[in-house]
Amino acid sequence: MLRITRQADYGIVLLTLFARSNGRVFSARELASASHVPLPMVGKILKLLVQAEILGSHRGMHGGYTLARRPDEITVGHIIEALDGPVAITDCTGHLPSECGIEQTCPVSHAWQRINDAIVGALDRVTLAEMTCPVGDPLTAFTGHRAQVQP
Amino acid sequence: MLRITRQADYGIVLLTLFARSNGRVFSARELASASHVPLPMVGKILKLLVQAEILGSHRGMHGGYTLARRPDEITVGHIIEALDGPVAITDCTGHLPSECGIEQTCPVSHAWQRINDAIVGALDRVTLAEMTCPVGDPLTAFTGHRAQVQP
DNA sequence: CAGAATAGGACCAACTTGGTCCGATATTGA
DNA sequence: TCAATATCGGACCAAGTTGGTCCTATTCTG
Ligand code: FES
Ligand code: FES
Repeated sequence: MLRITRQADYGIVLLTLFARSNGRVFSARELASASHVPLPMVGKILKLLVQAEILGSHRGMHGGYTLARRPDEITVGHIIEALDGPVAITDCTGHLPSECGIEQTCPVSHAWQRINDAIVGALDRVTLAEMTCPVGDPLTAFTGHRAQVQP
Repeated sequence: MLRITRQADYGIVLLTLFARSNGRVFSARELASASHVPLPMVGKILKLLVQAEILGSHRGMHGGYTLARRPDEITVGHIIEALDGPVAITDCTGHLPSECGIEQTCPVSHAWQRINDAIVGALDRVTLAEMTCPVGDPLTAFTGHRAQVQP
C-alpha cells in the first residue's frame, strides 16, 4: 500500500484547475462538474484547503474560491499535509509521544526518521505548478479536460 | 497520514533481529518474546517474508527461520513491498488498470508517477544493514533489547 | 430583504487493517 | 515407528479509518 487518501488525490486535481487558469474564481459547484468529483466531497476538501491558507474564499453571490499563492509556491507536501494530516510513515516518526506497539524496544525509530525525511523532501520538492504541466509531456492529455473548465 | 502498515513496521523490527546476529536461526516463538510482537502476528509476517524470499525456513524440531541474503542486499523497499504490497501512492500509479474515481479526466497521473518513483527510490536506497545500525547513532538504545535476544 | 454561495458541524456505511485461531505438513529424536 | 515440535496455509472476526452525505448557520450580492 503506502498510498495517500483519495481526499488528497482529489485535492491535487482540484488545485490544478486553479493553477491552470490563474487567478480565476471557482465556485464549488463549478469545480465539481469540471473534475467529476462529487460535490459534497469538493466542499469538504476546499474547506480544508482554506484552513491551510492554500485557498482564499469569498461568500455570497458570485463568491467562490481562489488561490492564495502562486502555484510555484505551493508544494505537494503542503497540500497532502493539509488534507491528510502530517506525513508520518510510522507511528513513531510523528511528533511524540510515540504510540508504537513495542514502545522502547524498538531499535529502528531513528532510521525510520531518516526515511520519513527523505519522503517528505521528495514531496516538498514538487510544486503545484510542476504538477500542472509536467516537463517533457505535452498537454495532449489535458485538452479534453480544459475544454470543460474554460468554456 | 501516508504511513506504512504496522505489519511492515513489525517486519522491519523482526528483520533487524536477524541482521544483528548474522546467520542465526530464530523460531517464531523466540522472535515474539524478543520483540514484544504478538506471536500470531509474528507467524503471519514471517510467512510473507518467506514467500518474498527474504527469509528461508526450516520445519520440524529445531527448525526456524533464517536470512536468505546478506543484510546489505535487502532493501527497505523490498520488505515493505513484501508485507504491504507494491508501493503505489495513488490508485493510478499502480500497474494498470487505473481504478481512479475520475478516470480519464485526471491531468496529474503522470506527475504522480514521478513522485511515486522518488519515494520508491528513497525506500530502495536504504538497506536492512543500515536500519540495523544507523551511522552517528551509537548502540545505547539497543542494549536492553540485545540482552533479551542474545542470552 | 431574498437569493446564492461558503462554513462547520454531525452523521453513516463500506472497506481495510490488526489480530486470532485451527488444522495440515514436515522434520527431528527417542 | 511414534511422538514432539516447528512451520505452513487458510479462514475468521473486530475495530478503526476513510469515503461520502446531509443539514443548518453565516455572509455577501443585488
Ligand atoms: S517505536 Fe515504532 S517502529 Fe519503533
Ligand atoms: S487517474 Fe488517478 S489521480 Fe488521476
